[in-house]
Amino acid sequence: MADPVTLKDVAAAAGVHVSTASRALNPETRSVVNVDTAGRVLEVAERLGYRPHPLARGLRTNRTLTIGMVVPDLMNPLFPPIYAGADAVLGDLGYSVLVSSDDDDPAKGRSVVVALMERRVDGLILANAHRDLVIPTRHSKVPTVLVNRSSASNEFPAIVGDDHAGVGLVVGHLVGLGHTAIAHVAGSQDLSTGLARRQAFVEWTNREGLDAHPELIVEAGAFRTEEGRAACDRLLDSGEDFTAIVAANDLIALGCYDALAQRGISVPGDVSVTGYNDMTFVDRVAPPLTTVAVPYQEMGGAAARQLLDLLVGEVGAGAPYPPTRLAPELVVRESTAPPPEAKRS
Amino acid sequence: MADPVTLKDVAAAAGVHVSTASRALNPETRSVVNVDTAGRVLEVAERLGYRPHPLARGLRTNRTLTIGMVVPDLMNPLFPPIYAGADAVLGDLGYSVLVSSDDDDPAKGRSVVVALMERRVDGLILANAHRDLVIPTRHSKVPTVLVNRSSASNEFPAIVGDDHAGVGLVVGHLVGLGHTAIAHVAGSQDLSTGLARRQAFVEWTNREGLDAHPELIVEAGAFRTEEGRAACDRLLDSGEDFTAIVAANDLIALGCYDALAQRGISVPGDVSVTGYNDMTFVDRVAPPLTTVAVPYQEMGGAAARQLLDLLVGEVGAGAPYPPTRLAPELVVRESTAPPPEAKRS
DNA sequence: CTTGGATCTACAATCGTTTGCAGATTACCA
DNA sequence: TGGTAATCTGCAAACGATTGTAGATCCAAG
Repeated sequence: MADPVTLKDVAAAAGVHVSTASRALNPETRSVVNVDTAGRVLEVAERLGYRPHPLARGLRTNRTLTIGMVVPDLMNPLFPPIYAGADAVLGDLGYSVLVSSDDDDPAKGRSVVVALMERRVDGLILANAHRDLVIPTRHSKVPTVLVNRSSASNEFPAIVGDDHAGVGLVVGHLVGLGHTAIAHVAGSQDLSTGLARRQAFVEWTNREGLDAHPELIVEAGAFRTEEGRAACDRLLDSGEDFTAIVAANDLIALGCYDALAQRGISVPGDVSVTGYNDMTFVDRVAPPLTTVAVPYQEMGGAAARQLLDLLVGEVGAGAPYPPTRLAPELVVRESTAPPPEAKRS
Repeated sequence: MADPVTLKDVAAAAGVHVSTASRALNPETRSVVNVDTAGRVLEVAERLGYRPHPLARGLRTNRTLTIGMVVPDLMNPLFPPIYAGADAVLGDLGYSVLVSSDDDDPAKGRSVVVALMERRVDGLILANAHRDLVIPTRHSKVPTVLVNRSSASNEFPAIVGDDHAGVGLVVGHLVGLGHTAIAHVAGSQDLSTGLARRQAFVEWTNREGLDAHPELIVEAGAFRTEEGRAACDRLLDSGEDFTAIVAANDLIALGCYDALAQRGISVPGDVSVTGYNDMTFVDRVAPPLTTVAVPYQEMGGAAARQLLDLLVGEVGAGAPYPPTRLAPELVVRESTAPPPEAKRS
């Protein structure tokens, strides 16, 4: 009962028309109303605890102050920081962020996007992009930015990690330890991260003058432990010689741990392993994983700021947007060591 | 341009008044309109791809189809499953869930709750309750349920884990292994979980006939690794003899790992350690942690259903609600073993 | 005294729905 | 055939804000 204090109430209590009250309350239009009428309205509004009704306001202004965000899976510890980063900057400006998961299924991804659009979100932050991202039609009008993963078309601004640099860090680290035969367990190639890390791997190994024949690269179907284990098994079965594995992410690295352990190959005694992402707790597995830390929270924040630019700016005329890349950091732990003197048998 | 197809458009295209169209579209009122007029309207709406404007609808009906959820920290892997569980059941009914974090700060908690209320959420799911939970005034009208943690007052329905049973499982497990001197590193006592687990610990050890003198119980200030480590240090410094530690949650258990490791005490060789929650990756730490799995996802789902009941039901007349407790499950791993023959020196 | 321009405020339409009510049409029965 | 009930549909008023436009007031200048 005490709650619904409406603009009309404020106007009445201040002895002015509701439109005047509205203008007085809005900083943009406040100048048009007499300064002490405005003061009175402000004071009354404060006293009554007036809060504008977001639906009424949104209906009129056609803005909801809501941003939609879609992630592949909130339970993957990668994404909460992205959300948190975005929410922090958007929250300060009065926006709320509505998250949805799509389980990395493009079809479901499209349907949650339309659901979000039907809710009339003012903008979209997509952390679920596949390389061949396609957005439901009539979407064109909702400002959108990509985060963590970019799409092939560069159709939207994207904030991602600098995978090329990150892979450079681990390759450099391994080479520095003396490794010359390095394998790569790649991730999904229809995700920009999986593709970029693989490309970076071949480029850096070439640049280091290593003999990176293609047999040293295997592909895990997805960024998951089980797939990583299977891929690593194939690598081991191939009979190739190597003393280090660069895994496309931490989960795949853990899969490698499993595959190696089962064959009695010790990490890092026989083979060094590196991950990517520095997920929570990979500092506590055995052995603690050498990996690459990606500033996910800043990434979310940067995406939010980028989106805000789009929101104020004019309709960014579809110009291709080259992705913005955030610098990662090498985290050396105990899963990497110099290669053994003798080759594995 | 193609997007904003309004009810008026549908009505015009179907040759009826907008009010008729509205009634035809709403299953509740459809019976009142002629069956083939209704059919025509439905067909036209489908063809034009009509989508009701949620703000307009909400403004009129005074419902937003939005549920607010507040968690202490989304980056704690406990909470995403709760969210996912709730979102799954609510999403099916057209609700969206808006999450906020309060960093376990009651003051911030209150402010995010009012923010949510100002957004006119239809209901609240609070996963952040402290025992002395107080809700901002005029809140009374927003249906609310607690999840994971209950409050002392039982003022709202709460869906929580059965901590008493869970602690019973680990104590039983340890006793079964032959332990007779068991210590407890408790969590925050102003959280229902911390308190309940501690109480359950004394009750079960008594029931097992163990000599549980109070010195065997120490308190970690918070459910965090660092606090767990510090508390465990105090326990070790006290000179008490024990062969097992029941930690109030997994993070505290990991803190115990650290404290024990530093003194060269082996787990589980010298001391067994148990956790609580079965967080992601505690199966991969060294040694893999024996813990209690709590069905967080179901918990979120149950909370959502409970809330839905509140939403349809009348104003649940403040009757005290005894918490609903979900059964946990013991997960035995390698951090527990029979006690050493000789006592620790 | 009138006119013109500044300043301010009020009126009213609008955003897209839902919904009480009244009017219209049809049909049925006496 | 006339009356009445049953069925349907349209009118218009909300919901709570924003905003273009017109009118009121005041003062100064002609």
